Amino acid sequence: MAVRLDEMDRKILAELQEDASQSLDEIARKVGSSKTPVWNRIRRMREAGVITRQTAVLDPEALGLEACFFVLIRTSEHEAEWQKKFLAALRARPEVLEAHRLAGDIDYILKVRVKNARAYDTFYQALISEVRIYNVTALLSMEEIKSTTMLPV
Amino acid sequence: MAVRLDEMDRKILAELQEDASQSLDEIARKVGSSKTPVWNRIRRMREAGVITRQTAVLDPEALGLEACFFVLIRTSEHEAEWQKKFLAALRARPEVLEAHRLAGDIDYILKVRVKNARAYDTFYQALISEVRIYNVTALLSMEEIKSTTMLPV
DNA sequence: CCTGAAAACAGACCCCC
DNA sequence: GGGGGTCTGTTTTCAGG
Repeated sequence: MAVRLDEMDRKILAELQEDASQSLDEIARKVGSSKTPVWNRIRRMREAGVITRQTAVLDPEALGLEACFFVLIRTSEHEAEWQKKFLAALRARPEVLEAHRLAGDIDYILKVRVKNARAYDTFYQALISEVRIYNVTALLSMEEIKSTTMLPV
Repeated sequence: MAVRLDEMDRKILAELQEDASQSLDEIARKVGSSKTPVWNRIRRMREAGVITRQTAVLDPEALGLEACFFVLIRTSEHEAEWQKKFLAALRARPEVLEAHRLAGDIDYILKVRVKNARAYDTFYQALISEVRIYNVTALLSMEEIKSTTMLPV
C-alpha cells in the first residue's frame, strides 16, 4: 500500500487537501510546475489510492449537529459473531463518524455527532439494545479546539 | 448559525459529501432538479457557511501514517494563560487531527495520526515539554472500523 | 518527463417562465 | 424559485520535443 511520493507529489497533495476546487493552473503555479505534469501526478495518485475521493466539508453546527461525544466501550464478549454484529451496527449508523478497535482495557472508541444530549441517549439506547456491551463511558465535547481532515504530507 | 434547509438542500449536501467532483448536471439529475436551481442552492449554502470547503480525502495508510492514537488528558492547570498555550500547541501540530475540551474528569481528548509508535512518542515528549500536563492515557487504535467525513444530513 | 495546442466539458450568469 | 441557453474557463487528451 505504500507508494513512493516525491516533494512535488506532496506539495500537490497539500494543495488538494487545502482546497480541492482550485484549477490545475492554479495548483501548477503554486507548486512551480505546469498543468499536464500536475494532472498526470494527480491521476497516478488517484489510481494508487493515495487520493481516495473528493468531498464537500460541512459545518456540523450549521446543520444543527451541536453535540459531539466520544464513547469508550468495554465489552465482555470477544467472539467473532458478536464482533461482526457490533461492527455492522456501527457502520450502519450515520451518527457514528469514527469507530476504532483499541489495544488495552478499553475495547472500542466511537466519535458520535448528534443534535443534542437527548439524541445521543436515543442512539445509546438503540445500540445497547442491539448488542451486549459491558461498560460504556461517554465523554461530552464542550469545545472543538481543532478538527481537520488534512493529513500531514 | 442554524440555517433552514429543505429536502432538496439535504439531498444536494448528501451528493456533495459523497462525491464533490460530480458535475452540476449529474447532481441535478440525481436529486430531480436542474442545473441552475442546484447551483443557486449550493451557492447559498456556501455563503451561509453550511458548506465550508472542498477537499481531497487521502488514505493515511498509503501515506505511511499507520498509527492512530486517541489521547486522554487530565491537567491540574485551569488558568487562561496555560489553556491558551496548550491550544496553540495543539493547533500548530499537524499530527493532531482532532482536539476537544471535554466535560467531566478527563479534560481533553486528541486524535493523533503518526507513522508509528516511535513517532507518537516523539510527539508526546514534545507536547509535555511544552505545556504542563497532569495525566495522559494513550489509546492505540488496532483497527479503523469506520472513519467518515460524511455528516448525516 | 515536459510543453503546447486542441477538443470536450462544466461552471457561472443571463433572461424568460 | 425553476428551466434553458450561452459564454467563458477548465479538464482531459494527444502530438511532438
